[in-house]
Amino acid sequence: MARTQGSHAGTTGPKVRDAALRLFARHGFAAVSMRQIAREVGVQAGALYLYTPDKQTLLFELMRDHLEDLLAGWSAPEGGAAVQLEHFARHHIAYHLDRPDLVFIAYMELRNLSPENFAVIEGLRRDYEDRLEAILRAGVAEGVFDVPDTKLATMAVISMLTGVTTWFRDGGRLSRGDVESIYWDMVRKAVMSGGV
Amino acid sequence: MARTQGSHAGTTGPKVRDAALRLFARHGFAAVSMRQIAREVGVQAGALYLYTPDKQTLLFELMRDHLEDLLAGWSAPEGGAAVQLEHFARHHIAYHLDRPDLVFIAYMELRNLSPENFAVIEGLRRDYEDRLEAILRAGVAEGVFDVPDTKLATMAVISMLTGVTTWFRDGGRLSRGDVESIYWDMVRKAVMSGGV
DNA sequence: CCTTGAATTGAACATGCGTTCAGATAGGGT
DNA sequence: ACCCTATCTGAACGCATGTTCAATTCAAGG
Repeated sequence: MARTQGSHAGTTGPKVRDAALRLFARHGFAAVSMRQIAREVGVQAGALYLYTPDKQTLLFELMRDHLEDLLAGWSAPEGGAAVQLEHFARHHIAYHLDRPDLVFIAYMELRNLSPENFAVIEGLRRDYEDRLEAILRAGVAEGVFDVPDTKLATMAVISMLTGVTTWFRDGGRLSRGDVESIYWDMVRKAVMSGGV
Repeated sequence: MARTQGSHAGTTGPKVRDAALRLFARHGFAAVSMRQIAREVGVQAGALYLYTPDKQTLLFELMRDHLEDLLAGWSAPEGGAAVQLEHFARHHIAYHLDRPDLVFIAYMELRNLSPENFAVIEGLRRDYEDRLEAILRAGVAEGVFDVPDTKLATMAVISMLTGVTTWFRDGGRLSRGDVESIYWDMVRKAVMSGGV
C-alpha cells in the first residue's frame, strides 16, 4: 500500500487508455480534463505524459485501434453475396454491442481530431464502408439484391445496424442473438430482389 | 455605422441562437466558449446574458425547440398504416435534411444537458419514437407489416432514416426526392409482409 | 432639448485548462 | 549494499473559462 512513486508497475499505460475511453464516452472529449483522467487512474496529471504525447493523441489512438480491430475482425466468407451480407451484419452488431464506448467515441468525436488524424480515421471508416458496398454490388451483379444505389444502401444499412448500440442493453427482452437475427432479417428484406 | 452601444436593435437575440447553433454543431458544445459565440454575433461576452441565463440553457432551448418543431410538423394522414409510414419516412428525411445542424446537436449533445433538461428532451424524443411505433403496431394489426418486435423495428427505422444526414449533400448524384423515395422503398420492403 | 431606460461594454472574479519539468522515490540488476 | 533508471509528484506556466456588474452609450418619448 501507499506505494506512490518509483514503482515499475507496467499497468499504468492500459489504465490510462481505459480511463480515457470511459470518460470520453461518458462526458465527451472536450469536457474531460487530463486531471480527471489522472484521478481515475490514481496518479498525478503530469504522469499521463509518460504514456501519451498529448490529449489529442490519446483520442486518436483509441479511435484508430478500434477501427483497425473492426477491419481485422471481419473477412468475407466463402459464398454468395447473401451469405456475405448476413455474416457482415451479424459481425457488425456483435462487434458493436461488445464495445459500446469505443463505437460511441468513434462516431462522436471525429470533429475533435486534428486534420491529419481525421484523415486517417476517415480513411479507415471508408475502407469499412467499401467492404459493405462491395458486397452489395456483387449481390446486384448476381441478381439477388435490388438496390438502385449501392452507396446509399451502404450508408442506410450501416446506420441501421450501428443504431443498435443506442438502445440495446443486456438482460432486456431480447438476447443478442435475437437482435442479430431480427436486424439481419430487416436488412435482407430491404435489399433482396423480388420483394413486396 | 459604428453603432456599438445603446442600440435597440432587437436582432441580437436570434443572432445569438444562430451563432450558438452553428458553433455547437461544428465544434461541439463543450468546445465552444461564450466568447466565441459573442465574437460571431459581434458583441462582448457579457451581452449574451441578456438573451440567455447561461450556456446550458442556450443548448437546451435549441434542442427543445427543434424537437417540438419536429413533433408539430407531422401528423398522421388519413389512410392505412402503409400510407402513414410512407408519410412519416418522407417527412423525417425532408425535415432532417433541412436542419442538419439542429439534428446533429440534438443527437450529439444529450450528455451535456443537466439531468432535468435531459429528462425533457428525452421525453420529447420518446414521443416521436412512440408515433412511429404506433404506426408499426397498427400495420402489424392490419396484417400489412411483418415485424417480430415493434420497438426494435422503430429504432432500426429511425436510425436508418436519420443516418441520411451523415452523407447527403445537395448538388450530388441524387436529389432529395430521389433519396426520400429510395429510403422509403427500403423501409417498406424491410417491414412489409410477404417479402423474400 | 432633456430624460429615460434598454442595450452594451470592459474589467474583474475565481477556477480550471494542457503541458512542462526539476526533484523525489523505490524496485531490479549487479 | 549500492546504484541506476523508470516512474511519479507537485508546483508552476500562461492562458481560457462562465458569469457578474458598475459604468457607458444612444434611440426614442415627452
